[in-house]
Order: sequence, then C-alpha cells, then structure tokens
Amino acid sequence: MPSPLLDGLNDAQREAVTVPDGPVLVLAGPGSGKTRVLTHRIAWLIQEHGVPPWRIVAVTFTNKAAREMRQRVERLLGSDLRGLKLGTFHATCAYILRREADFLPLTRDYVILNTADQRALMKEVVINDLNLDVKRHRPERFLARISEAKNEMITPETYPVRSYEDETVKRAYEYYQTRLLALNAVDFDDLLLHVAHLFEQNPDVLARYQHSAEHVLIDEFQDTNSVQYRLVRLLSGLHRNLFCVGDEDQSIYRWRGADYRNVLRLREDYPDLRVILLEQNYRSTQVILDAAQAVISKNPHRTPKNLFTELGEGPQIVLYEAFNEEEEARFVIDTIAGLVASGETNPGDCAVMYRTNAQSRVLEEAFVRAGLPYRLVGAVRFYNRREIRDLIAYLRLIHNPDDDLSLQRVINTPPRGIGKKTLDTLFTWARAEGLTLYRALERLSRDPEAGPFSGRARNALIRFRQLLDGWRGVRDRLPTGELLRLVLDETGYQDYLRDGTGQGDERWDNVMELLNVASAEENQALADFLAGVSLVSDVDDLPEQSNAPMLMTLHAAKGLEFDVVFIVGLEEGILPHQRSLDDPEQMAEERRLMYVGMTRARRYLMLTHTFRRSVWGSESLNERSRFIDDIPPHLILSAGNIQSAYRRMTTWGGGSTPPRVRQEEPSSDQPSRRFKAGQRVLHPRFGEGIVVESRLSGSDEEVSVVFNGGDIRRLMASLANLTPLDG
DNA sequence: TTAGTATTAATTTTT
DNA sequence: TTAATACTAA
Repeated sequence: MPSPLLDGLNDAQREAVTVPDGPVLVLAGPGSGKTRVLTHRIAWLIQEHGVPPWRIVAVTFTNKAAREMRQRVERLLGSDLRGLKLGTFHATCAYILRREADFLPLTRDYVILNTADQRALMKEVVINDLNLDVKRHRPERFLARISEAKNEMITPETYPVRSYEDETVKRAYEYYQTRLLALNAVDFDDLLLHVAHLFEQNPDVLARYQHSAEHVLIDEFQDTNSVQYRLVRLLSGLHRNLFCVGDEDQSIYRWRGADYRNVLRLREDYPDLRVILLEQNYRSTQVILDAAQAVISKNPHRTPKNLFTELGEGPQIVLYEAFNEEEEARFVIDTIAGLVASGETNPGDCAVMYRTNAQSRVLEEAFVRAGLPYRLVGAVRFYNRREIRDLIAYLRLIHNPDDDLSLQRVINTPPRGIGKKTLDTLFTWARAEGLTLYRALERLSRDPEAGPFSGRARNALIRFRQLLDGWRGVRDRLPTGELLRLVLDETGYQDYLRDGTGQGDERWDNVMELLNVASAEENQALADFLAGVSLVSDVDDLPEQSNAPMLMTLHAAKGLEFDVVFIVGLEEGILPHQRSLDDPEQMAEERRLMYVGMTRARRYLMLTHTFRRSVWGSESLNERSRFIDDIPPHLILSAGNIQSAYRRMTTWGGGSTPPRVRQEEPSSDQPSRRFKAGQRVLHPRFGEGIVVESRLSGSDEEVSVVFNGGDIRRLMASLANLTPLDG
C-alpha cells in the first residue's frame, strides 16, 4: 500500500525519499523541493522503516532551517520526535563537546568566542605576545589565515612556512591557541575541530556516536568545509547511511571554507554512491529559470542541469536603471506599492536583495519616508550591539571567571574608577604571576601586600571582585533572567545607558529585549543560554507575523522564496564585488550568488542598477553588472534610462513606468482626495493618528498626520497603508 | 580618570 | 558615513 508520505511527490522525489540504505547524493536545483524531500525522508525512515528518532542525525546550516524541518516532520508524523538530533553542525558539536569535556583540554564550562571576541584576543596577542604594531599587522588578517588553516586541519606545529609572513602567522597561531586554552574558550572553527580530534583519538567515543547515528542526513551539502566533511564521514562510518542534499550552483560560502568539491570527494569516497537528480522546479516561471540558467551556465566546471517548470512563461524580467541609489530605492517602493494595489501580491511576499549590508540603509530610509513597514534581516546584529555585548560579557564572566576578554570589557563598564592605567598594571602583574585577571583579583583581596597598586586602585578592584563574587554565589539558584536583572540593578547599568538621548533609550530597549530572551525559558541553565547566544544569528529571528517586504543580503536569501524579488545594485564592483574582479574562483562565486538571488523569485524578478552611486561619501559612476548582459535580451523588459531617471526625480509618481508591472498603479489614476483634516486614521506601523493636512501633489495625495506620541509624518496616500477610522 | 573632541581608518558575504 | 581610536582638557 502506498504511503501517504509519498502523496504529491514526483518520481524523482519519490525515488529520493524511498531510496534503500547506503550512501546517497541528491543533486537538486533551486525550488525543486529538496527540503521537502529531506523532511519526507526522515518521516519515511521513522514511519516505514521503524527507525527510532534518536538514531537519526540531521544537519542543517541555520538554526532556522533546523527548527522549520523539525516542525515539518512533526506535522507529517503527528507524533513526538524526542531524541531526533536535528541542528546545525556548530550546535551539534557544541553539545558533544560539553558532554565529552573529560576527553578534552576544556571543562564543560567552556565559552564560544564570537568574531568580536576573536578580534580582541588576537589584538592582545599581536601587542603583547608578538610585540608588533597592530596597525601594520592587522588582527583580522591573522584570524583569516588561521581560520583557513583550521579548515584544512593544519595545526600551529604543522603550519607551512614559506615566507616571513607565514612565520609570523605561525607564531600568532601558536599564541592564539595557547590563550584560547587558558581562557577555556573555543572559536567557531575549534568547535568542529575539537570534535574531529575527539573522534579520531578516542575510538570508543567515536564508536558510541557512530552506533547511534544509524542515519545521517545533510542539508546544503555544497556548503560543507573539509572539517565538516570529515565529521560526516566519521559519524556515518559504521552504518554508511549517508543522505546528502545539495546544489553546486548554490555554493556561496567558499570564503568561509566551504568546498563544493566535497561533492566530488563524496563520489570518490563512496563508489556505491547513488546519485539522484531533482530538476523540476516548482517555484519560478520559465522566464526566470531561463534567465537564471543563462547566468549560471557561464561558470566552468559544473554539472549542467536542465531545469524546467510547469508554471508557464510568466512576465518578463524588469530591468531598471536608476539615476542614483535613492532613486533606485524609490523605484523599489513604487513598484511594490503598484503590485500590491493591483492585487498581484502582498507586501510580505516581496523581498529586496543586495550584495552588502551597507546597501540597506538607503532602502530603509526610503521605506521610512514613505511610511511603509519593512522587515530587515541581519544587518546590525542584535548580539553585536555594544550594550548587549556588555551584558553578555557579565554573564559569561559569572559563568567562567577566567574569561579575561569579558572581564576586560566590563571591569569599568559602567565606569567605576578602574581606568586604563589601573587595568594595564593589573594585566602586566597578572601576566607576570601567570594568573588570569580574575585570579589576580582574588589574590589582591586575600593579600593586602600583593600587587603594585595604589590604595584607591586597589579598593576599586576589590570592590569589583566582591560584586562579581556576589553574583557567582547565587548563579546556580537564580534563573538566567533574574541573574541578569540583578546585574543590571547592582551595576546601575540603566542610568549609565539612559543618558537622556534617544539613542540611550533605544539601547535600553535592547537591554529589555535581551532580558525577555533570557527570561523566556524558565529553567534554562546559564551555560545553555550562553551557548545559544553564541550560535544564533538574527537570520533565525525573523518577525514572521508582519506582512511587510523583507530586506536582506543575497546570502541571507538562500532557502527563501518570494512572489516578487528585487536585486538592487547590479553594478560592476558591487555585484560582482570589487574584491572578486581579479580572481576567477571568486567571480564564479559572485555568479552563483546572483543565481541564488534570481531563483528566489516566483513570478516577478526586478533587476536594478544605478548610473551613479555614492560610496563612502564620494560619488562614483558604475558600469552595469556583467550578469545583466548574460541574460538573453528577449527575457528582459527595460524600464528606465538615464533621461527618464532624471525626469522621475523631478516628477515623483510620474515618469516612465514599466508597463506590465505598473499599469494598474493607483497613482497614475485620476487622483482624488481621500483624507481631510481632523479625520482619524490607522497606520500599520505608526498606529492611530489624526490628519492635520491633506493636499494633492502631482498625481498623488500628500497627507500629514499626527500620530499618538506626537510624531508628525508626511505620507503619500498611494504608498502608506492608511485606513480611515469612523467615529 | 573621565568625558569630550579630533582624527583616522575602513568597509563582503556569517556559523 | 560610521566606527574605532587618539588626544586633550578638566
């Protein structure tokens, strides 16, 4: 009897879901339902083969993907999946490390350093251990080289020295690792590396995990790096039930060590590998697919795929040349408003994608000016904000007092009389005594003779230590949220932040947000909270409910889909990025990035570039991206040139419009006044307000509204989603 | 020691 | 344009 799990799947998808045990590689094009195949495969194993959930290991690349996959499997099976190991590589490794800490040079209280921590630590190494000038020898450079080495599983001892610079990197690497161990810390790369070493050096530990990993499933296989590949091989070594899903053309993390040649390695390492191709696309129209294919096919060394869809031709791709980035943003908003007004789509089904985060600002401003809501993915990451990092540092210090990095961050935040001088003295003294900073403080409080400190400095230091010990004394009794509240109280952090400026209030709001996160899970241990904080990115925390266009980098767009996709800034030097221009490998990756962006679109794909753009204040004239010229002209509807761009600048709402897209836009209709002074209105973002003025401007109605809270805003009636309120 | 000002440097993508 | 850092005055 056919299982309902196979309902609605095509032949290739069915084959993948029901494939017999053994190594499998599913090569899937964009929109071919690979996530679906993966989830159905998991459900299939559990339901039809009776595999217990806890003997399945599934790895995704983001926490969000993991969460969604779990929900989908649950929905399919309607049963609980306790024990199903479903998470990212990093989260899985963090978990294993905590459990097996006895085998490692770490305790289970180890901390995970984020990028900022790494930079701080490396800076310290450069200054104190290497005695070099940080200006000439940038910490980021060392870290990049070290990360490269770690991804190749090269240790400091085996680091190849071919130049003087290599020699310096090697020494930096040595010191860096020593300092990490002293801090009881690991960086992102170490997380994977420690587990690989653990497995390789402790056959019995490996055997334990191998035994329970009856089935291993890997999503986004093209984005694995060598260490991850090694882990996958080790873990699946006993049962050899390895199920990998990926698409070479969507490999966009080479800079992070991802090596799409793992796909080739897999074929070599498993001669009995079964390869399944998923070529039917269920997302995009044929026009979009053809254009995307044309772009990606210029890349060398790829397996040609023949993507097809049954969704029909669809509208042409719109190409728009704007005068500058502001005008570009206006085009985006204008077009979205038009499509929404004509009932083609919802705001929430539109997305704007760009190469670099810096490009988001102009777009955001345009949205704000139009009074339209938007959702920003990523950008200034919540956990990278100063105030959040401060508080996390406090928590980490309470958790692991030997975390010198955190200690240095907070010892004088808010200011408590421990300035640069005192900290320097403490640092050199602790170094000389071979102590971490906290242990040095301990000795200071115990022995009044110890250390080269003035009375005032000594008192301040001892007071800080008492503060810290107070929290350490209660940390096991208090939930994380309470602990954080205590820290806020006893440090006077609120007064320190809220300096009366709007920015201060905003920062305090962020703190409250963190407090919410920390209090959310009642009985979460501090350790788990901190591990979670280190491993989440904001990509995971999309505000799902609100129906607003999304702004994101092309990288963040992977795995998502939208009715309408804008790719903005299609200029040489931006996409492809400046730094990729002279390296064919990197250029190929830019091309894949473009491909990923294009294939996110279901119906409408809008490509824009500008005549001139300001980069760091200064203006530059950019040629349009080579990727545009790779699209067959008959698929494109050109909707702008410099002349019309100029005209659009002076007559807002008028100008040349892409016919297919904007025909039904209300602003081109005969305008009539919908609002009058005194009327109450509702705005999705600003809430309730009262109209103070309304006048016709050009072909649109400009409304000034006082919102509750006193803000006066000028809104374009055709863009702002204003609802008149009766009564 | 701190707070404020001046200068300079750096800008890809993220688990 | 912003963020980090250096410098200066109190």
